[in-house]
Parts: sequence; C-alpha cells; structure tokens
Amino acid sequence: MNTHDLLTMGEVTRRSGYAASAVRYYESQGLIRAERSSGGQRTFERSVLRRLAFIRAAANVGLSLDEIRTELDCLPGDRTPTKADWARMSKHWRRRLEEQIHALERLRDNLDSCIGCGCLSLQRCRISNPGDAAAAQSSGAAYLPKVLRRDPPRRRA
Amino acid sequence: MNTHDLLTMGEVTRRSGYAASAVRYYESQGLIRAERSSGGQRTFERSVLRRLAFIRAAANVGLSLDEIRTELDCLPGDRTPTKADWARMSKHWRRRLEEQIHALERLRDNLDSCIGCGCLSLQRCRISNPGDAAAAQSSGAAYLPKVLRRDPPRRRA
DNA sequence: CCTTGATCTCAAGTTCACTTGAGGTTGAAT
DNA sequence: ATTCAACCTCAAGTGAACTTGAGATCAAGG
Repeated sequence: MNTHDLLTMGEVTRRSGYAASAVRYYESQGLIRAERSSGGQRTFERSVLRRLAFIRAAANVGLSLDEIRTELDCLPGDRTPTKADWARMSKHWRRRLEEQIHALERLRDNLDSCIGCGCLSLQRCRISNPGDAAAAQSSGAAYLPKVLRRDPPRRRA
Repeated sequence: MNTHDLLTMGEVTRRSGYAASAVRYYESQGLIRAERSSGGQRTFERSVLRRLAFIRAAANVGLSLDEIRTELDCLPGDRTPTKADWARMSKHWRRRLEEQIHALERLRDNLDSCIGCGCLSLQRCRISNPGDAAAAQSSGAAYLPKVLRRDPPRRRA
C-alpha cells in the first residue's frame, strides 16, 4: 500500500487501534515522533507501532503519560531498540507490576480476614481504616502500600 | 469533644484523612449522608468513617465513584451494616481483585517471555501489540484481559 | 458582647487524556 | 481535470474527581 516502510496516519490508526486524535496528541506530547510529507501529512516509522503498543500496555497497568514518556525516553526513538534497551525497561516494569500485584493480594487477604474473622468492623480493619481507632496519630497511618495509595492525607491535583 | 456520637466536619476530616471539600463532594454525590445542626452545619454519624474508609480502599483498587456508589447502596447507610451486608460486598471485591491480580500476572509473564526469549520484537508480542502482525483482523484482537484493557479500538470519554 | 476559628454555599478552576468540530488542504484514482 | 476520502490545524469541549476562592454564618471561649 505504501512505498518503503513509512506508515500513513490511516495505517497507524488501523494497526495500533488508537484514534488519529490520540496519535496526534501523543505526538504533541512527545511520546512518538512523526516525519512530514511534502504536503504536510504525517509519516511514521514502523517503530511508532511498537511505541504505541507500549503506550497502551503501560497505560493499562496504570502509568500516566508522564511516566510513560520517561520510560520511552530511555529508548532510542529513531534507532530500533536493542535487546538491552528493552531489558532495561522491562526491569522497571516488572517491579511496578510486582508491587501492584502484591498490593492487591494484600488487600484481598485483608478483606478476607475482615469478613472471615467476624470482626468485620472496619473500625479495626487495616485496609479501609487509616484513622478511626488511631485518630490521634499524625495523619492516619499509611496502611496501603504506596503503589495503591491515592492521597491519604492530602496532595494530588 | 462532642456530645453523644455525632461527628463534626473537622473530626471527620481529621479521622478520615479526606479534605472537607472531598467530604462535601461525596455527600453531594450521595456516597455519604450528613445531618444538619440547627445552624446548618453538618453532623455525621460514626458510620460515615467506615464509608469513607471504604471509599478510599475501593478507589485505591480502581473503582470509580459510580461503582463505589453502587456498592455502597447495598449497605444500609443508617443502620450499622450486618455481617451479611459486608460479606455480600466482599464477594464483589474479591472477584474484582482476583481479576486485577491475574491480569497483572499475565502481563508480567508475557513481558518476561518477550525479553526472555530474545524475540523482543514487540511486533509479535501479545502484551503490547494488538494489531501489527494481525493488522488485517477486525479491530486488533483484545489480548489484554478486560479489567486492564483501556479502549482497544475506540470508546471511552 | 466580641473575637476567632470552623463551616457554609456556590460558582468557577484544575488536571488528565483525549475527542469533537469547523474550516481548509492533499493525494490517489477516474 | 475532477472528485472525494484522508489529512491537516487550532480552539474548545468532555468527564472524573476534586480544589479553590469569595463572601457570609456559626459556635465557643474570654
């Protein structure tokens, strides 16, 4: 359909599953790069598909575009990433995934014990009650692992 | 500090860790209830702390306020929840958590095999590439479990 | 009574991650 | 040469989940 191996917007949207607007947005945010044809239309290197796929996977595990950019910045961007490039990144990922998994498991187990033991009073339950019984403490101690914690005392837009 | 066991806004914010604005917002959204004093200030039943704690925990595992409301609607709201109430809810939760955990594990394992096998070409990798090699297919098959999938072909605000 | 800190309401602003729309160009096929 | 889908840009809108700010009121101690 196309000459050498530059992709058109249409091809990218079809093969990545992303909407054109999203692809443009990612370009504007510096997550992917695009050349331009004589007439000003975008042309993409094939590697952009890899990047988009990565973006989706990363977004799916909860990374923000900002974090994703950081990760992607470690990749060459033009040059095809080497094994070492990916390996380095995957280390980050694995850690992130592991943390998230463990956090969820802890949550699940605590939930079980909450119901199972019959205490069921979330007043004493560590999952959900950062401050009731321990109200006097500084800020409601952080019971949840930080990967899962979303703004215990304050912070976050 | 207070009479019987009605809580003031200040006590709720201190003990829940939530900002007053958030507490008001949750009330406006029907996630929690508040009585009013003669002068129009909010008074909360103690059970609101439980609810807020639950809201935090649920939000932490990725539920939207809408979903959380649905869950909370199963609880009495005024009456102290019974063991059965909690047990019913925890079933939902457990499923949700399990799904999320499994999804992450699959992702992690796929990532490993990507790097491990040396193929490292995300062109063939199922985690990240929903459509490259399989471009001809309908919409880029859904490789990720749906709990983790965020809008493969289209959709979503 | 007065002051001071805690609350109140209501409208508007914020961030993230995109989408939508208007109005205009490109480029491949006929 | 014409046509028409595919692109383009840029500004504005969306939804979720809150926060901020202004201006006013409440409640409790001195």
